[in-house]
Amino acid sequence: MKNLLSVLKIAVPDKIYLKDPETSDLGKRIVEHSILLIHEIGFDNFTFKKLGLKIGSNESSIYRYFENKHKLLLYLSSWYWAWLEYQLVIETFSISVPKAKLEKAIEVVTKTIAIDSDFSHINEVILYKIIVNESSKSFLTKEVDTENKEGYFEIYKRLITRLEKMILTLKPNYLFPLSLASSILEGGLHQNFLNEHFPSITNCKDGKTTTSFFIHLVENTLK
Amino acid sequence: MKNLLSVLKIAVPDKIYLKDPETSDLGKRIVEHSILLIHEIGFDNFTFKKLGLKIGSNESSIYRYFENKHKLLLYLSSWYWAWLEYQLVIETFSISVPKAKLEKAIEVVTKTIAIDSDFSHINEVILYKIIVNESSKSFLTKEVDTENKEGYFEIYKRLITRLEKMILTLKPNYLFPLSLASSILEGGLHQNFLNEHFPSITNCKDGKTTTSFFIHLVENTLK
DNA sequence: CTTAAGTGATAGTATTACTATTATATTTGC
DNA sequence: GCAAATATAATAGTAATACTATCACTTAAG
Repeated sequence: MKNLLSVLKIAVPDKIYLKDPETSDLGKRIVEHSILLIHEIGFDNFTFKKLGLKIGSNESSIYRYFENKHKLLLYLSSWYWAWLEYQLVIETFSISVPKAKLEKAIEVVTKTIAIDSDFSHINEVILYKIIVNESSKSFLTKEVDTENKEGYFEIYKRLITRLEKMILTLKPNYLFPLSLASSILEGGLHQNFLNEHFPSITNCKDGKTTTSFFIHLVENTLK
Repeated sequence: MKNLLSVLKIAVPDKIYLKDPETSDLGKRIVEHSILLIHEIGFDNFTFKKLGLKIGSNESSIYRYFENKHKLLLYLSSWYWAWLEYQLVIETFSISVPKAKLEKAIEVVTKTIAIDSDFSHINEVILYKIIVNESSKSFLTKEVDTENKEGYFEIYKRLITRLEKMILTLKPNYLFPLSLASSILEGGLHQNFLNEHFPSITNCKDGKTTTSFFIHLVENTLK
C-alpha cells in the first residue's frame, strides 16, 4: 500500500486552491505545518500570519496558494476523504462476500487513525484529529450550497455512495442506504469526538470500539 | 403543554450569561433577534454590532448580557436542549410500554420542528434551524474541555442519558446505549442538515422521514 | 542573457472583538 | 417626591484579523 501511494497522488478538486500546493516546496510546507498548527491552536485561532511565522515564510505567499483559511480546511478535508477512499478501495477490493466487505468498509471508515503511513509530508494521525475536531466547519457555513455546486464536496459524497453500494449489495430492498452510510461516516467521527471530550455520553471506549458499535448496529439493521 | 410552559421557565446554566436575558425587555430582544439574525446571515458573519443595529440598541449593552457571541450560541443551544428535554418528558411520561416509549422519544428528538409553540419571544422553528446548522460550533472549539467542566453542556448530556435509560429499559444487556442515544440525537440533526444541503447523500426526504430511519435502525439494533 | 515565475517585505484598509469612560434615563427605596 | 442605584446609550479607543496592493529580489527556463 505504501508503495502504491508513492506513485499515486491524492487528487483534490482543483478549484479549492489558487496554486496546487503539491507543486512546490513552499506549498508542501504550508500544508504540512497548517495541519500541525491547526491541531495545536485550533482552527478558530489559526491565521495565515501565524502559519507564516511558523514556516518562516510570508503571509502574502500563503495567500497565493489558498484564498483564505476556509479553503485550506476544505483542502485538508478533501485530502483526507480521498485518502480514506483509497484505503477503502484497497482494503475491500478483494473481498467478495457482501457482509464481510461491508464489515471491512465500516472498520476502515470508523477506526481511529493511529499510524502515519509516512508516504508524504502529511501526518495522517494529526490530520485525523483535525477531521474529528474541525471538519464539520468545512460545511457548516452560509456558503455551503454554492460551494457544493462548485464541487468542493465531491470526494466526500462519492465515499458515501461507495458505502451505499455495499449496503445495497447486502440488502437491496433497504430503504435508507444513503442515510445509513452518512450516519456511519459522520457518526464514527462524532463517537471518536465524544470519546475525547465527552466520555460520559459514549460507550466507545475501554476496549469497546466505535467500529464494533457500528458493525453491530449495521448488521442488525440489515438483518 | 402551552399552558404548562407559560408558568415554567426554561432553565439555562447561569454561568453562560453575565446577566439573565429573561429578566429584562432588552435581554429578551437580544435573544429573540439574535436567533433571527444568525439564521439570516449565519453565525460566522453574526456580530454584536450588527445585532445592536437590528434591535436599535448599543453593542456595549449586549456585552452586559453575554461575554461574546460564542456564549450566546451556548445559551441558545442550551435553551433548545432544555426545551426539547421538556417535550421529551411530557410526551413520553404516560407511556409505560418500553418500546412505545422509546419510539415516541425518537420521534420527539429527530423530527423537524415546524410549529412555533408561541409561548415566548423565542421562535422555535428558526431556532431549530440554527441548531441544525450551527450548534456543533458550540462544542467544536479548543475550549470545549474547560467549558464542559464549567457545566455548559449539562442539559445536552442529561438529555442523552434520558434516552439511554429508555434504551436500557428495552434491552438491559445492550452494550452501547449511550452511543446509540448520542447517535440518534446528533444523527437526527445531521440527516436534517443533509436533507437541506446535501440531498444526494440522504434518504430522509420525499415522505421518508428522519424519524422513520432512526426508529427502524433502533428497533432492529435492539431486537 | 532575458524573461517569467515564485517568494518576501512592507504598507495599508476595513472589520472584528472587544474595553473603558461618561452621560443619560429609569426604577426603586425611603 | 427625592436620592440612590441600576440600566442603557454614546463615544472613543485598542489590538488583532483578514485581507489587498505594490515593489524588490531571487531563481529557473528558454
